[in-house]
Amino acid sequence: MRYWLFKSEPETWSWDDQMAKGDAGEEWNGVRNYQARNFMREMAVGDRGFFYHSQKQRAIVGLVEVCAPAHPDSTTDDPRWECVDIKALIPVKTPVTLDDIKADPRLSEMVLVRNSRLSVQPVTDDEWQIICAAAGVSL
DNA sequence: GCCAACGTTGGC
DNA sequence: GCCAACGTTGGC
Repeated sequence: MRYWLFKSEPETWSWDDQMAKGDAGEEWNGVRNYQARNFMREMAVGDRGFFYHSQKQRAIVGLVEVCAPAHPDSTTDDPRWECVDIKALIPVKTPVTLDDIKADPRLSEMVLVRNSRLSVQPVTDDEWQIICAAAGVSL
């Protein structure tokens, strides 16, 4: 199983919105970036990810699971853009903020730190474990 | 609200 | 195929 991070502006699509969708999940649509799309193509059903709120909050707030593999993005007719579906698993006990992540030298190589603009990104096994511990969650 | 970083577009 | 111009994202 691989791990990922999904970034969203809560004003547009928040963790609460995601949880309201339940097990049905929802398309992670609207991505118009080749790198991010390519990562989604690599995803498999059952892969897990962090749900990150950008902008004001800047924190990981929940855990999600990929529930459908990459398919055409329903919000565009442009065949270049694909997306996966994800569903909320559990909220974190303690949000892990960008400041927290930057303060931990073990997380200094995270894409979130290195390339803050990439909205879908891979997370290593080690990074996953460290952040889950900090967030007070385990699966 | 500003601006740095980055990606995309289009003229040459 | 290069690169200047432009648009967008997201941290600060």
